[in-house]
Amino acid sequence: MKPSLSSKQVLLMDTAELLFSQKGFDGTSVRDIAEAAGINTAMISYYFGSKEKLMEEIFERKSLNIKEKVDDLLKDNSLDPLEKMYSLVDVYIDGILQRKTFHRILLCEQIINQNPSIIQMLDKMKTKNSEYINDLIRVGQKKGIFKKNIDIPMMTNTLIGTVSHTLVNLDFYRTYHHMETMSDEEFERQVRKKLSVHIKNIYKAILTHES
Amino acid sequence: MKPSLSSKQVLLMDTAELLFSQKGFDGTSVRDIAEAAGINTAMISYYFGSKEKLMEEIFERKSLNIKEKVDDLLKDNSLDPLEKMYSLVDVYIDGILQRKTFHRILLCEQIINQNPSIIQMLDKMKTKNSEYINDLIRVGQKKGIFKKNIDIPMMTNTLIGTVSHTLVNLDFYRTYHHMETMSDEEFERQVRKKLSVHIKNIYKAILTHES
Amino acid sequence: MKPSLSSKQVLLMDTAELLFSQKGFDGTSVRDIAEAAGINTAMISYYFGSKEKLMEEIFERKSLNIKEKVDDLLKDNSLDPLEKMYSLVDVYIDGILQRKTFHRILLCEQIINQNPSIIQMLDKMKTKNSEYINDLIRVGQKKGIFKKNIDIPMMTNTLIGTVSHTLVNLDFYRTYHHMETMSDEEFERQVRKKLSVHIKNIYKAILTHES
Amino acid sequence: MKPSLSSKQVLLMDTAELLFSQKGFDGTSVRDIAEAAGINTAMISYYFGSKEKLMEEIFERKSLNIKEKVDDLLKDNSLDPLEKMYSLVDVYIDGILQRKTFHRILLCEQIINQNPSIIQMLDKMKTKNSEYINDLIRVGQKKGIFKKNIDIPMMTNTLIGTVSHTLVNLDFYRTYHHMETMSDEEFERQVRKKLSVHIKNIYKAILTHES
DNA sequence: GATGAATGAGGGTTCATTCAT
DNA sequence: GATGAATGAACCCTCATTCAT
Repeated sequence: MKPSLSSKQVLLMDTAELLFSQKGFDGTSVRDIAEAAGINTAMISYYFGSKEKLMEEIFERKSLNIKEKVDDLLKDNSLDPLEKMYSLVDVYIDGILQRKTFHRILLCEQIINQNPSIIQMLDKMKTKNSEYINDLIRVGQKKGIFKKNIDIPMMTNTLIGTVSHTLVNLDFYRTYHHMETMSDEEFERQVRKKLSVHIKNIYKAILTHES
Repeated sequence: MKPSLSSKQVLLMDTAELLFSQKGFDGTSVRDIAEAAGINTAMISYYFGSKEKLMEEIFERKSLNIKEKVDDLLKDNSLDPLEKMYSLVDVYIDGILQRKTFHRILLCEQIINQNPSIIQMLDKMKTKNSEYINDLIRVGQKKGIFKKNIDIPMMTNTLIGTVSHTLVNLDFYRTYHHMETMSDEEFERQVRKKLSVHIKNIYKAILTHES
Repeated sequence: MKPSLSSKQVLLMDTAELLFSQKGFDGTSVRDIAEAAGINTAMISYYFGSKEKLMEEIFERKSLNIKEKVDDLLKDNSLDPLEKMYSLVDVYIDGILQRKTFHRILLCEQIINQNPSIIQMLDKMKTKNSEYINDLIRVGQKKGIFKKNIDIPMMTNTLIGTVSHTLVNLDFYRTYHHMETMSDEEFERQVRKKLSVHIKNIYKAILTHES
Repeated sequence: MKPSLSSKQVLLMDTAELLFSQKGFDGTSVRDIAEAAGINTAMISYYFGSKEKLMEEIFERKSLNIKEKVDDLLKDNSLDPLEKMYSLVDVYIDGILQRKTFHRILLCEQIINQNPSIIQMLDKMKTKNSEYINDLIRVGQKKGIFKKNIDIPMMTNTLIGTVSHTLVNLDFYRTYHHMETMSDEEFERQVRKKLSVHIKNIYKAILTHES
């Protein structure tokens, strides 16, 4: 069991998360973080051991684990397989949009991070989440509702890729649709809805025999 | 007209592109680049002015401009609107996969880069490419083949997002499908095909009234 | 109120002052200074922010302010105007000779320095000191002891110029007058006396109606 | 006999002289000079051997040699000793004001320059010029017109020091006397006249028994 | 004779981290 | 437990000069 974090540690992690998401890991100095948090620079090494370990801590805290959700869905008899997939789509959309800041870090660090413990953490997460989705899809296939030969990673790529690319280009999306005057909250709600409908349509088209 | 690049300049740009894609811009030092290229460190400033300008040069060289392709498609009478969109999908897939290294840089720098001239370059590209796609879709709408109310940026997000996320998780995809023994070329050909079919299916489902 | 300087800061400033006076600002590297002081190179940026700011600090510390002295002289009823000017001459001579090292820097940087905050500092000093001398001279003029139409900046140019040029050519002066065997202290005392008598004679001739 | 200089060499020397006088020797890069002159950077090493040798060349070209003038004065029977000294004063004032740019360099390099050949050049010049002045003064002393015990270097210090300090503070002098609207030429003419009268007064007071 | 390309050395500064307190 | 001072390493860049042409 992890020891609980002090308020200064949480503040440092929140500050670091924001700065990492804006300037990248290498583009953010521990001084930047400490100054923005109003905390002594030495505290980062002191609390977390190193800048790298601070990043690991952030990853551990924010990793999206869908296990519980999928377990619930598998047991739930009130939903048909497609509805279960829809529910999973929303879990991902919400999970990413609620972790906007962290997800931006994730998108970069997936590519450039050399930290072995983060690489491993991400690999494990990908594998597990694929398995869970696999479980969910197989049920639909057994019931004859879903097609055979579903390329699960490709489904996931479309789901996460679409949400990620939307997230990265949020400003462009807002400008394109002339939603600049809208409140941030309202804008985000609409994007969330748009994404949900859009991806569910895609999933329906790909998973089912409908057409 | 740009002056043509010397072989050393090209070598530096290629080396820098690779290292930036692996370690990020801030994670790559000019010494790293120069050493990997076997060229004196000072040459980077000498040739490009600065590390930042080197990055800009890489961006300018590798920016994907779809204008010509779209122009050709608009004039082409032998293809129906959906086939034209299919062709555009392949342009994007090929463009990204052929620029794998650069596209990894793009994915990161879109998020963390502060360089104004790169930000501007990307913004202009996004706007233009959206316009071109818009032109293509409107033709299909006028002909009654495409639905009204297509969210073009969302379509693009799915196209680019899916390809990007696939690219970033190529290794995972290979392992998942047990394609490790396959040659790199063959694997890439298959991924390319998979992506093409997958996204075209999506585009068909979203754009047309079929179902 | 300025925070008091640590011993290392003082050591760095003293070392820098000496090296700047010998090799100029641009001819002295921060590594030179740090090595000569036996202190880590990074400390210069750490303590002063930059090499330039270190220079500014030196200027602030050593700026010659004659305000107090002039105020005292103005109030002093025991001295006639010429004696007051004599006293001011000695203030300048002593001020410069006691700051030999710094004054050599000043002579160069007045010409080549581009640092705006130093330029401003010097301008302010020149203006103020001119005003003080002006006050002193006007009293003598009102009493009819000094001539009208005294060109105050020209008087100052002769005072400071003579002392400066003597300072720069100290070695030549010593050799010329065969004072090489004299102790440094004794030589300086004699130079000081020579300068004092020499300039007072000049001031007397220029200021009064005597001849 | 020196080989005559090509027009490019002269241009480089003039450009270097100006830049050295503004930014100092170490503050001016060969690139600065070459670019300002519109000549290839390599030409400085090519023509002069090095940046240092270029500086030496400038010093040789601009050194003020008063030998001829003093010889003429010694022979001239139409002038009394004081008039001869007056004439010498004007030689110095004109020599310095006509070499304003170079003299600014001289003032700095006298202090910080480490170049042995320049140090030697300056030392020789100082010694010679002192001898010439000495010759001139001894004539006046023999005739009983000048005082005994004249401190010749100190006289020179006042002469050169006053002119130098005036030169360095030209702008301040102009502002102080509200001569900003005057043309540069007219201002310089007035300063020259002021200096001439001022220093001649001083010389008269110091050299003669008048009072 | 003249030059653009190229270089090793060194410039000032910032970095993440450590250590004495 | 917490911190300000301090550090060696590395950062990007510019320097004067050289060399092949």
